[in-house]
Amino acid sequence: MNKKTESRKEEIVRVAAKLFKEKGYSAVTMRDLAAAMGIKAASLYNHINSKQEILQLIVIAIANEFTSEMKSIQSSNDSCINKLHKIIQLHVKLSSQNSYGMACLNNDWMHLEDQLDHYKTLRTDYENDFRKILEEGINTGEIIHVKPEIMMFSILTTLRSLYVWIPKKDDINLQELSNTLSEILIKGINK
Amino acid sequence: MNKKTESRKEEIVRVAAKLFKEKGYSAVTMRDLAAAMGIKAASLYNHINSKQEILQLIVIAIANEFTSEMKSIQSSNDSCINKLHKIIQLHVKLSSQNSYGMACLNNDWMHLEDQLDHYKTLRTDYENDFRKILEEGINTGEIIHVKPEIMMFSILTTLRSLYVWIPKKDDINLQELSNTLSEILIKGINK
DNA sequence: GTCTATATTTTGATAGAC
DNA sequence: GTCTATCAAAATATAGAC
Repeated sequence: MNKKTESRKEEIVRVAAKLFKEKGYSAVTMRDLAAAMGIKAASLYNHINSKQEILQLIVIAIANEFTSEMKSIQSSNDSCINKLHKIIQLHVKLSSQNSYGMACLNNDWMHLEDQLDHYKTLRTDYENDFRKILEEGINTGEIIHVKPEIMMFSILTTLRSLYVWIPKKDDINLQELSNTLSEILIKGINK
Repeated sequence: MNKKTESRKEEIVRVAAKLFKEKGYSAVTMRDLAAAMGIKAASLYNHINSKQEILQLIVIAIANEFTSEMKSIQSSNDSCINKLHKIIQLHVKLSSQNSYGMACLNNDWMHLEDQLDHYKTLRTDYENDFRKILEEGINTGEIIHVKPEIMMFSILTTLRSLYVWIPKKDDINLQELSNTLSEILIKGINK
């Protein structure tokens, strides 16, 4: 969204995500957030109902994006290896678009209250879809036969940590990063 | 250390690490910790000086272990690939020995106060040593020629996230886990 | 839409009895 | 070594003026 059309509420959520990434949800106070916005804490409540609402807006929006895109990848006719390439591209895209939000998703989801169960469901579904792609690749012979659980863990934790690393390297072309990651994660590093 | 010889202070640190893993340092109160110990919050202060001291004891101890072991690996005569195998084993070992502490190290280091700079130095040194091993492997032709930074990121984030995953899978033989991880991280998953 | 003022709860930490 | 009682600071959130 264009910054000129960004609402005050959206601005609060964006600034909050940045602070949450640096110190974590619990360690950021409404006064910290207000100071970063250049207003007083009480003024925040004219736009949002609670600190908890901010966290929900950040986390659930991204989780829904992952869910939606995974369903699209899953229903395509690509080979398993190509589905994995697409998943890698998805994580690179969302991590570069919103590295602050990705940090919240990864580190602060457990501080969700009402939406905690909903988030857990989305996350488990995503992992199940990922695992199914690996299992199918093993069955068709595209992928080596090691425990899909360990393979998924290895790949997914790398992708989930991209937010730590992408903002430091914004000079790198994102397509190149996706390609290099695909090479490392899928082909390995052994010569 | 044997539980029978575990001091009350060590017990507090151990229980705190478990709570910190679940909710993060900032979200755990001294009252939470006291309740988990079966005593009142005020009683904790007979054994420790502050909440901050607990965090320091958890994080710095593990960081020192990583530093010490990395120096040992670095000074060995192993090939670069074998040095990587040893690093993987090191992370599996420390993550299985103390998954709660590893979670703190990864998620709560930024809440260190006096020891923050010291921790950052240890972490940067570790990453530099790791990168040097990869660069040497590229030079000698043992390892494919991709940016060592991306390769290190990919491997290290997987290893740093082991704590999430190991306690769920304690039925898995740790040597087998090290071997499978080595296979995935070094040889890749492509057939 | 932001402010001041304030209510209410929670926090880390201390003092002193037992 | 643990307790009760308590402090001082900091937290989320609300009310009402401008």
